[in-house]
Amino acid sequence: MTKRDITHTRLLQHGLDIISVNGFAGATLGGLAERANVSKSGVFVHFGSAEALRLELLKTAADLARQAIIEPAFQAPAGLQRLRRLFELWLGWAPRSGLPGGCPFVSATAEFDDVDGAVRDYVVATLDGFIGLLVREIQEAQKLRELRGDLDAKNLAWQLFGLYNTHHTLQRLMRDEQADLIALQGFETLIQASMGPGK
Amino acid sequence: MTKRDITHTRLLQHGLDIISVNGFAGATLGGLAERANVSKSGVFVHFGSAEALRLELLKTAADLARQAIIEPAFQAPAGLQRLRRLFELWLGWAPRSGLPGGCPFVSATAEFDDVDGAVRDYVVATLDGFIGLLVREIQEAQKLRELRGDLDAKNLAWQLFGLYNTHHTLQRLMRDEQADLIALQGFETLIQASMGPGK
DNA sequence: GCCAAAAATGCACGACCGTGCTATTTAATC
DNA sequence: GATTAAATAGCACGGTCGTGCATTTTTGGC
Repeated sequence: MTKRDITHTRLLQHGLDIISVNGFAGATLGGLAERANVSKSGVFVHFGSAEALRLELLKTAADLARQAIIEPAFQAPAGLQRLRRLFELWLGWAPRSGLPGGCPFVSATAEFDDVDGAVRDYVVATLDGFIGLLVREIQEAQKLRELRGDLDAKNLAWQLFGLYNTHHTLQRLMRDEQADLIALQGFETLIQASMGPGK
Repeated sequence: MTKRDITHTRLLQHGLDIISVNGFAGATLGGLAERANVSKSGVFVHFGSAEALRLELLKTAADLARQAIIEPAFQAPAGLQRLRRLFELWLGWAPRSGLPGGCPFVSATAEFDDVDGAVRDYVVATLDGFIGLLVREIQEAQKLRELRGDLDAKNLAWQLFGLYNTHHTLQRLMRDEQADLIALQGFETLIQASMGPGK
């Protein structure tokens, strides 16, 4: 591992901290340089542009999320068990991965949903991929007769996305101690409504 | 209505447009000045500081939301009917109020959830008030035996908050034409699960 | 229509933004 | 350990940020 990679990795880590607390708009070259005790041009040469820095930070966040959520969840058996594990690991993955603030993808979604560009495209693709993962697991659970066959998998997946946002807002904005409880109960409510004998 | 108020109102309207598309970080004095064809110092003297501008924009957004959601919804009879009306009017209230982009409160939540200050406090208070409104309506529906008496009103209210976020992301980030459909179906799913005979 | 008050402008300021280029330091290779 | 290449620092640039103040324009009351 060359010197370059070491510094590069350290810059990315500090950059993620900034994004987690201050969002992507707060991830500036100068600010990152100061926090990492590097010169501003030193940071610049590592990424080529501010836009590239933000994009790379987002990709790093996606890697972190994969490690924190998807990889461990896939040790559970396919179907409802894995779906539940995915949801549980989804909640609070950011602090569990060492980030000091909120989820970078929640920030990115809000900041770029009306701003075209490479960052937006990457957010869309990543979210699309993750929702697709949930959908496939729901469909697997349907095949296994753990969930009703007539329900809309995409629908349920996006309900879970909503619950994730609920949890995030309760946790970080409202500082509500019941955040975990409400999100997990919400999950069970949805699953209960999706079991039973079918219509 | 004095000249000052006229300009002030115009500035707020343009400011809301900026926030809706670029978030609060994008609402700068210079940018607002250019858009409104006013000098930068002209904008400054109207608000006193950039922080005050953002706070006032947020309050204006809250007023807009009240007019677009709460006022019309309260013409429906209390209980489940009013709750459904509240939810329906909640979805897409921003474009319906003339805003060109997303919901200012979604932006504010993401941008300020880890940043202390007056803006954060106002977001917390406003969201708290709105959730409280939902909770009271749910409880009213419980009294009227439209919803099960044993369910947790706060829980359901936050489920609806999640659905609102789902709708917002589907609409603006994913540009999914099924956004309305999925959100409304989600509402009915939750209500169905909250009716029935009680445990 | 005049005149005081109000509103908006012009200009300047220090700070920070992103981006280049050159110089210097540091690391890897023989 | 000397040499070469890689990595970082220093510095300068135009642009925008928020903020102040003096000046000019506009407005409203008489």
